[in-house]
Amino acid sequence: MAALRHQKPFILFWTDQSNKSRSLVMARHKEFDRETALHAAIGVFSEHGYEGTSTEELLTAMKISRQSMYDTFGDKRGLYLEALKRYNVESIDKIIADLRREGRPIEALEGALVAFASRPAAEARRGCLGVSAICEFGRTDAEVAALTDSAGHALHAAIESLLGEARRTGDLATDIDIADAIPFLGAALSGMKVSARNGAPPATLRGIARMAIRSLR
Amino acid sequence: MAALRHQKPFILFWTDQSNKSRSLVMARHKEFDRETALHAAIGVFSEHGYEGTSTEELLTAMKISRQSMYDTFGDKRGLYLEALKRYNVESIDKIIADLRREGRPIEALEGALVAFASRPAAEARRGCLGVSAICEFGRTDAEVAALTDSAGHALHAAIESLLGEARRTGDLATDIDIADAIPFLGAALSGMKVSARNGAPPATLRGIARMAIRSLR
DNA sequence: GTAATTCCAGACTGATCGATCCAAAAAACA
DNA sequence: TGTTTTTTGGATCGATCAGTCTGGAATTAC
Repeated sequence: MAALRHQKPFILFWTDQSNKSRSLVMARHKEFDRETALHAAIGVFSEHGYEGTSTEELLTAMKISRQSMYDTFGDKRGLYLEALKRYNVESIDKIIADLRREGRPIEALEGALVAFASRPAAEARRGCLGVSAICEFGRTDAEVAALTDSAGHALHAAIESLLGEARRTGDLATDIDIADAIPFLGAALSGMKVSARNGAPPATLRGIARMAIRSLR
Repeated sequence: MAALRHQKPFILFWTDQSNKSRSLVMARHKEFDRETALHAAIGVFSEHGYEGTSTEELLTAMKISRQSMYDTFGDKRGLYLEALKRYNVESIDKIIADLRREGRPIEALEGALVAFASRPAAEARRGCLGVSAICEFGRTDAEVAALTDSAGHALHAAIESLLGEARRTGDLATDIDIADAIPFLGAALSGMKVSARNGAPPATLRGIARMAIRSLR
């Protein structure tokens, strides 16, 4: 079923920590798709949070055995951290890609937010694992906080670049402090995610996106 | 320690469901303060979510015995629902009270958001139990969703009233659809709560609040 | 004093938790 | 074929979970 994939060196070294022999002459390949399994885990964690998810649920969704999960991801927490990291990276990459679509910076920002608002309802309802992690752990878990910060910095840098360009082209209102606008846009995105999780339809989310962009003009 | 309180009729009837006799002639009064215990539970649930909170943690924070908790709130879920309801009511009441402070509607909105942003960092860091409930349960739990909706409707009604007034006085930009502005302000509030939970200082939150209000002018 | 009720501390239960271990089948490659 | 590794399924572990129960002290009204 799952495509056959060769192990990356990183994985081999990791596995070698628990296995003594390093003779890689003959062995069975990893059969399940690590990416697919990880995305299944992202789905379950997004729906029920870390504490609300049991390993049984994870194994069922990931369609792998107990042993495979522990061999591949270490433990439940290791799986969660990797799922959160992957989710954050993909989520931010998608938004940054949308930000580079349009020519004019403000239009690009609006386009990216509107595109986010227009996601299929089923996907939006599942919620954002990044926001879920913030709400569940706050700043108390150092590793989770580091992942959150890493994603936040990447997003803020992309927005800052665009706002700087908007300032140069005169598209950004002169009385706006970019240092205020950056966290505002981040908060707007978080607010949209919470609203989506609470059942707001795409049309409502698009309205939120347009109102947020309005404050830049 | 805790002030002595007389039981409300509601509590008596509830207790009577489990106890056969209804002779209320002689009995010991409830000793601990129900409100205080509930607020302690709100604090713990806010910090760790529903699934991440154990009954032991709750009892320690509430400073009551196991039996008292089960007698008074039924079970963990009952306690959670009551804590969430209380939190939502008090949270919305506080904001609505702030909304009635200023004379001009837009200034009132800004004042309420800035006041919310200026809460003590310790309180803001603890997070919002309402947002936590949305993230943890989404729309899957009917009773939780009902409590969330109830609070949302009250907030939206208050904002709608103020925006309508702003429209009449000409303080609201004419090209703004109030139906868009209401969920936007709600999302802005949610976004501020997530940002606060993630460690954003009051100054940053105030910047977000001002940017949000900017879009109304 | 007596009955009724609340309080606390702690024992206890059955279920579920995350995690480990084992055995056997399957697959890869020499 | 033989060796090595992955895979699965299930057994099993100790810990913790929510919730119940008991016993005894405290507090109230009669």
